[in-house]
Amino acid sequence: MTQTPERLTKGERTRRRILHTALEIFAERGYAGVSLREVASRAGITHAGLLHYFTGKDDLLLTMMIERDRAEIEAIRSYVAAGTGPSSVEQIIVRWMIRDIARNQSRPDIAPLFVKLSTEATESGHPAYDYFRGRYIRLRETLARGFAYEFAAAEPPVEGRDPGLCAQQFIALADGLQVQWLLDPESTDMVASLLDYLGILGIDAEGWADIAVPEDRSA
Amino acid sequence: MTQTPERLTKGERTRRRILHTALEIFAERGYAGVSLREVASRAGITHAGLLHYFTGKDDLLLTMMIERDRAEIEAIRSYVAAGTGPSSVEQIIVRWMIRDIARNQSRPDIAPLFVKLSTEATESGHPAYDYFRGRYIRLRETLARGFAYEFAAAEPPVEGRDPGLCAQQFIALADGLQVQWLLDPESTDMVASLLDYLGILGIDAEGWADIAVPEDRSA
DNA sequence: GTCTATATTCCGATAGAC
DNA sequence: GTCTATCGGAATATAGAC
Repeated sequence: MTQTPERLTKGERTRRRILHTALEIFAERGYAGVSLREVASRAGITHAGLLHYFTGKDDLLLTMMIERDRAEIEAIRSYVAAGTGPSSVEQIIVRWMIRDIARNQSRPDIAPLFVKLSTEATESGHPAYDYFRGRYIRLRETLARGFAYEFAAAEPPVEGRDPGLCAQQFIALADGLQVQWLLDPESTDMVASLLDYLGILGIDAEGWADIAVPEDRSA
Repeated sequence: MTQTPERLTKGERTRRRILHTALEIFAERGYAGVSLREVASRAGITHAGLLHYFTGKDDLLLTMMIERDRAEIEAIRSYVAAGTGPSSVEQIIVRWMIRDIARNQSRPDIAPLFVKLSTEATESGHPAYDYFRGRYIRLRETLARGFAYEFAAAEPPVEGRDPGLCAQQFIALADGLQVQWLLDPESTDMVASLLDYLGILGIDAEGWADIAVPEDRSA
């Protein structure tokens, strides 16, 4: 399904280059503050050329978000399907998120993007409002199943905690820590803070930031 | 020091009306996506009229943030100074924040403002970057002292927890919950989630959302 | 598939009348 | 203190050449 870059048409390569550039710039400066001209310029074409591939700024944003999500989901599924250990998504999702944040803390990439765009998109009527709403709901559900698994797997098992509430708190913590980290990286160790939270819950998450998962090939 | 509205000059009233309007609009749509013309229009003047009071868009943003902060700080100080109970800021700051979020959850007002602008301001070079950086540092310090107090006052006292780390987590949680709440209010009870977090730490925060504090008169 | 050229709208900011 | 008028620039988007 996923072709190697060498086999792609010139148009498809340009399209991917635009998406990659858009991701970088939106991550740096949000959505409203960025112009198509700037994205096009950094991608090596004019803004009119860019509009050959996307109908407008909104389309570029949503396409980028959706493709990014799909790549991430496929990476998780293929890791699980590889069968080297865990055999379902809920057995790995909490660890995956920890590792994801650890990787982003050492090499900032797309994490700022989601925080900036999600807050910007909270205005109803924003082009990505529905997308983010659905994304948070899905993530919360997946993570809730992950917490239910971790609670049962913990030694001793954790009882009396609501997995859904913990999922909500975990996501909120990850988002909020991102803001503090971007403003003041030296004072904020996101991974340590998240592991500490899991520790409070009764989950021993030692070493979860280092679990080996395949690098995903970004768009 | 603070005059009643009736005694203000016409210019001062206009100035405050502009600040109030700016707060509303920035809270709705962030900074980059808002024009001075729109703020001015909703305040009942032209954008040229607005620029009689502020040197530019950046000035409007920073003045608004700083005055908002000052009003909040003064409200806390005057409550403490009233001497009806707690005699220092650290004895009330955690409860104050809970009540503040409870009030904002029932009557959304300025809470979205800080989440949206702070993420937008994480780009270095943003006009409010330094402001937010300093704000988070100060808030974290104040809240850390608050947690140290609450840990000592808890029954039984909480031991072995780092107040600074808890302050960081509490702020992150509040910010992150705000995003989920704005996207999906029905699924997110911010106050319940924060009280649950305090409960995990060993702090019984029952009823903290209902503590009586004087309404602050907003700008 | 990408360009130039352009239409249209809106931006922040200034000058100066009243 | 607030206005009209306007500047210079940049935005999204379209039309059509190559």
